[in-house]
Amino acid sequence: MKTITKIYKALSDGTRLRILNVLHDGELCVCNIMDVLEMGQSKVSRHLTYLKNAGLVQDRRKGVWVYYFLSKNKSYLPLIKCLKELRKDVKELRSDAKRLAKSKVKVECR
Amino acid sequence: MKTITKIYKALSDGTRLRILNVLHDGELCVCNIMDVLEMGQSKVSRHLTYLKNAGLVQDRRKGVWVYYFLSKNKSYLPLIKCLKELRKDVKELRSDAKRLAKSKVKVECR
DNA sequence: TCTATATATACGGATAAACAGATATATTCC
DNA sequence: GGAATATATCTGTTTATCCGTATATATAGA
Repeated sequence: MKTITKIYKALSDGTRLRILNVLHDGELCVCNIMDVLEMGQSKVSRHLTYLKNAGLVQDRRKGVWVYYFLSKNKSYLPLIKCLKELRKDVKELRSDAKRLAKSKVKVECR
Repeated sequence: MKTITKIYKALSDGTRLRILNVLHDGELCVCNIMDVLEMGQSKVSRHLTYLKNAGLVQDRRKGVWVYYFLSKNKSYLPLIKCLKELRKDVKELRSDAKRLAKSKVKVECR
């Protein structure tokens, strides 16, 4: 039961839904997320840790950067599908996705 | 966004998941839920109000009794489906369902 | 080893949730 | 209208969550 409520708790915060939303199109490092969502470092890192503890995201380090991506564990698929549906309805998530698309250009040129 | 996080918040508590679980098989009045889940009246009522505010359940009064049932709003269907899946994995939800099946006899004979 | 950058965590304050117990409201029956 | 029952709400307390700032850790390169 605790495992389940942990997952729903992870989904019950706007910041974390926004993070999951931008991870939908592929992995991002912490500073990418900070840029796209216009949030401070500790806030982003804290929520990523939360999502990781709930099992919703995983990470891999590459040099100084830590890249986060949606969990590949299949048991989360239905939830993640629900989230993708959300994007259609929630204006904030749509505009985050747009901002991500723009910033990708910069990121890839680094 | 607030609507969404409200729904997930509603799902992020063990008591509320247990309530939704027993409502899966049909409507119940508050005292039925109290009996099945072995909880105090104010606790059950409080959480039902919470679920109602989030839109996950609806109620109808019949005399002194207030019956609660899962929302018939179609937009909640995917979530409710996810919940039904949960029952398979979570021991506590399975045993609540059993206790409900037993108590139904009593309830129907009233 | 020293420095710069990226990320994680600790701390303290503000706000929201959860709980049990007490009280209020609503309905039915006499 | 008064009593009995079902349900909802209020109260005070405890616990969890969120945030920004400050600090700690990790890695790469000079």
